[in-house]
Amino acid sequence: MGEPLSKVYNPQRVEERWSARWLKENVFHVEPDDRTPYTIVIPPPNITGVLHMGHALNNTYQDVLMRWRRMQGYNALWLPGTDHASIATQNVVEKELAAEGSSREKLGREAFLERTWRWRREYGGTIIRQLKRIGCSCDWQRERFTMDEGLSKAVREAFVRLFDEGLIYRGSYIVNWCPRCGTALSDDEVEHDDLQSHLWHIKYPFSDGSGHIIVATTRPETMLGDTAVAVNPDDERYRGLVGKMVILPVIGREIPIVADEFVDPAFGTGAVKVTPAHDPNDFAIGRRHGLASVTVIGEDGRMTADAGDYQGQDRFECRENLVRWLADEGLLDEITDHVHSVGHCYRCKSVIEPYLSEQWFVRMKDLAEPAIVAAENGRVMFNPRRWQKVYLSWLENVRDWCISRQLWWGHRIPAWYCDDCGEVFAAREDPSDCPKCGSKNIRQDEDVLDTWFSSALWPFSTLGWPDKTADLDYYYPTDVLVTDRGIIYFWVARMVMMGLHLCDGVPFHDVYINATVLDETGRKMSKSLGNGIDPLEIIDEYGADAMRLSLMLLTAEGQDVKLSPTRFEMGRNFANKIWNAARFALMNLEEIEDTSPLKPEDLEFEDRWILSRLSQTVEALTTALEGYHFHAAAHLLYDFAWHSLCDWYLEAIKPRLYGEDPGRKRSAQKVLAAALDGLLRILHPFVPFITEEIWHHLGELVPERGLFEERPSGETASLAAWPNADWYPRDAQAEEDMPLVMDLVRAVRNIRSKLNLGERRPIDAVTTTHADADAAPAARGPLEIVSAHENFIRNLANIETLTVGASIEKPPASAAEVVGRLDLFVPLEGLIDNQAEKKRLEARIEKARKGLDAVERKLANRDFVERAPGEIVERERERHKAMLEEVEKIEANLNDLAC
RNA sequence: GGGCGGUUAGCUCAGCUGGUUAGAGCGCCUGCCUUACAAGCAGGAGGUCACUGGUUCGAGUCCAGUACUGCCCA
Repeated sequence: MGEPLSKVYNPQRVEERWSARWLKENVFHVEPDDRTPYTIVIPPPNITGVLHMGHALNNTYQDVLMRWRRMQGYNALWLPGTDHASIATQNVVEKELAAEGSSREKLGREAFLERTWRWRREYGGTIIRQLKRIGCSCDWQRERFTMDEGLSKAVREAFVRLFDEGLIYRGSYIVNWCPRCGTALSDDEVEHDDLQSHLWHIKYPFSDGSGHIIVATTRPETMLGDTAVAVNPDDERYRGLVGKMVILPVIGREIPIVADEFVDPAFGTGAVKVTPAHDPNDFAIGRRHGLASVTVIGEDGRMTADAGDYQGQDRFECRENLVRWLADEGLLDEITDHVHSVGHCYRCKSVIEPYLSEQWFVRMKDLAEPAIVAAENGRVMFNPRRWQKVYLSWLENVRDWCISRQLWWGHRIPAWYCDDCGEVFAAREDPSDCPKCGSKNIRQDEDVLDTWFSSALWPFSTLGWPDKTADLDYYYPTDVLVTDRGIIYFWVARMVMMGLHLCDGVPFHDVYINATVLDETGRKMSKSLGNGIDPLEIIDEYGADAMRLSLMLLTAEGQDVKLSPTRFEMGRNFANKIWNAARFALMNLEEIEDTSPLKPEDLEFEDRWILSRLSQTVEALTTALEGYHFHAAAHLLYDFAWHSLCDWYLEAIKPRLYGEDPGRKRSAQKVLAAALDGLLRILHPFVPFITEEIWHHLGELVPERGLFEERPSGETASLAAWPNADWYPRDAQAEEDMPLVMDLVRAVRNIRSKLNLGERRPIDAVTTTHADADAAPAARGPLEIVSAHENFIRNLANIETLTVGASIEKPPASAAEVVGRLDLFVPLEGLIDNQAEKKRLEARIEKARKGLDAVERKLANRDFVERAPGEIVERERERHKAMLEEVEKIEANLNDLAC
C-alpha cells in the first residue's frame, strides 16, 4: 500500500476491505479451549426484518464488548442468528400469494411451508448481511436459525418435558384473537390504546312485561351472545331484581339477572350484560354462575349464525346496524362519551377480539418463582438497575402463557390426539400409534408454537442443548444479554425461566437494557410513522465507524437517545481527525531507523505527559467498560485522542520531528508510534474499521512499537492485546506541571487574539513573580515549572524570547495577564492597542471579582468557618489569598494602562 | 389508577458518594486555506441548573410537594 493516504478519510473502501478480510479469514470463530470464555448470544432479529437504528445501537454495544473482551484474551464467542417470526413471516408470504391470486389455503400446508422456506433462503439473510456492514464481530460460522434442525429438536424436548411435568396444558379459555392474522396471541402481544368511544345504554325488557333494566356497554355487538345480566349483590337499586328474567333484544332469548361481586356499581348504570364467549371477565362470571357461552363473532371477525339477522356482517358494521335498530325500537336509552382501552395486535394493529377457544398454555407460576429468586439474589443483574423492577413485577403477576398459534410457519406442536381412546400425548419423535391403546388412528395438533417459545431457549439451544455438548458445557451460561426494554417480558424473563428449569442455570449473568432510539422530536422511530433513520444510509454517507461512535457518544446511560441524520457528523469528524493524526504520524515515521526500546531518561516533558494521560485513559476506559459505561468510555476516548493527543502532543513534538537533533527526533518518533499504537488498540472496539486500516499502515513502517521493551504488534488490530495501564509510565510531575503550562500558552494566545496580533507574528514574553519569597520552600515554584518547560511554551505560544525570572519589572507598553501566581507580560512597544487591552482586562477582572466575591461571602459566614471541616475552610482561605492577589494584579495592570 | 424516567447554555445532552468561578458536541461571534486535518486551527460569548419548601456551615446534586413531559402496566 504505497500510495499516499487521502487527506479526507474515505470509509467505503476501507470498510469493504476489512469486512471481507475478517470474514474470509474467519477471524471471530472460536472453539472451546483453556482460556476463560466470554459469551454473548445475539438477540436474533426477524428474518423479515431490515436493520433499523435500534439494531445498530444494540449490536454496537455488543460488538464493543466482544471486541474488547477478545483483545483482553478471553475466548470470546458472539453467537449470531435469526428468528423465524411466525406471524410476520407468514404475513409476508401470504401477501405475496395474494398478489398472485393465490392463498395459503389453496396451496395447502406442505406447499405453503416449502414456499416459506424458499422465501427465507432468498430474503431471510438480509439483516445478517446488514449486521456485517456494521462491523459485528460475530462467529459467523456458528450462525443459527430458530427453525434449524438442532433448535427444533430443542423446542420439542422442551415442550415434551414441560408437558410431561404438567406445566403445559390444553384448555378452553378466552384468548386474544387477531381476526386478521387468524390466530390467538399471548397477553403480551396485545397493545392497549385508549380510544374515544361511547357507552351505549340499552334497555333489556323483563320477560314478565313489568318494565326493563338498563345495561351499559362499550361493545353493543356482543349483546347477541349475552347469557345473563349482572349486578352487584350490594347494589340497593337492583336488589329486588336478582333472579328475574329479561328478554334479550333481537335474539329473544330469555336470560337471568345474576348478582356478582365483580360488577362495579359505579360503572355505567351498575348493570352489565354478560357475554361469556367474548369477554374474559364475563367468562369468569359465566363460570361462577353456570351460564352458557354463545359465540356470535367468528374467527374472521364476522357475525356467526348465532347472531341472528346479523349473521355474516363484520363486527364493526354489525355494531352500527344494531345500534340503529335499537334506537328505532326505542331500546336505546342514551349514548355517552367514553374513553376506553382497546387491545390491538402487535403485528398488524387490528383490534383484538377476546375469543373463546381451545388453546395450549404454559403454567407460569412455578416457573416464575426461581426466576424471581435469581434476580433478587443477584444471579441475574440488570443494567440500569431499575429494569429489575419491571422484570419482577411482571413475574410476580404473571399469567399463564398461551403458546398455540393458528399458523403454519413455525414449530408444529408436538402433541397428538388418539381418535380411538381420546388420549392426548406429547412425543419427541413422531409416533405411529397411541401409547395408551396402540391405535394407529392418531393425528398431530394443527397449530404451531408461539415464536417466543423457541426464543426462550435461544441461549442454550444455539449451543447444542438438549445434547450435552462441549460448547454448552464451555460457553453456557452466557455473560451478558444486551436488549431492548420492550422485550423484558416477551423474552428476557422467559429465557431466565427456561434456562433455570431446563438447563440448570441462569442463561446470562447480566442484562444490559439499551436505550430506545427516538427521532429528533422525541417520538419512537417506527415503520408506521416513517420517521426512522436507515443505518445503511448513514453508513453510506458517514461510514460505519462514524455511526457506531456517534451512537456511543450520543447515548447517555439509561437515557433514550434523540437522533437526526446530521448528528452523525460528530463521529465522521472524529474518524477524519483520527485519520489525519495517523497520516501525520505515518509521514513522520517513514524514515524511522532505530526502533529499539527507549530508556526512561530519553522522554521529554510532553512524552511523559502524553504517556501518563494514555495510562490514565486505559485505566479509566477499562473500568468504564467493566461497568457497561459505554457513553463515558466513548467520551474518554474522544477527549484523549482529540484534546490531548492532537491538540497538544502532536503540536508539541513538531520541532523535534522537523529538527536536527537525531536523539530528540528518535524519542519523539518512538513515543508517537507507541501512543498511536495504544490509541488504536483502545479505539478499536468502537471504530474497528479505521483502526484496523491504520494498524496495518503503521505495522508496515513500525512493526515494533514497544516503549521500553519489545512488543510485537501482531497481524490484526482485532486480535491485538488490550493494553494495561502499566504499559505506559505514570508521571505525576508532568501531569502536575501541565495545567499551568497550558494556561500560560492560552494566556498568550488570548492576548494575541484580543489585541489582533495575528497568530504568527513573533513576540517576546516575560514571566515573573513577586510572591515567590512567600511560597513554601518545599513546593515547586511556578517559575521553576516555567523554566523547565520553556521550549514547550515558546513553541506552542509561538514566542521568540521567553524571559523567566523573579521580580522582573513590567516592561513598558506591555500586555499583561495573571496566570496563577505568575505575571505574564508581552512587551508590545509600538504595537499595543490600549483600548483593546483595556477592554480585555476589564472583562478579565470582572470574572475574577465574581470568584473572589463568592469566596469572601463564604469566609464571612461564621457558621461555615466554625462548622465546615478544617481542610475545606483552609482550602477556601488559600483560594481567597490567591484570588485576591489575582484581582489586585489585574487592577494594577489596568491602572498602569490608564497612565 | 399504579410504576418508572425526564426538566441544566439557542439545540442535543454530561455532571459519581453534597465542597474551586457548573462541562461537552452542535450552533453563534472574531481571526486564520499555519507543510496531519476548513469534516480543521486559535480565541470568545452564552446558564437565577422547571417551580416551592425542607435538611445542611454549604444543594444542580439529598428529602417532600407542585407543574409540565415521556414510557410501561392495569
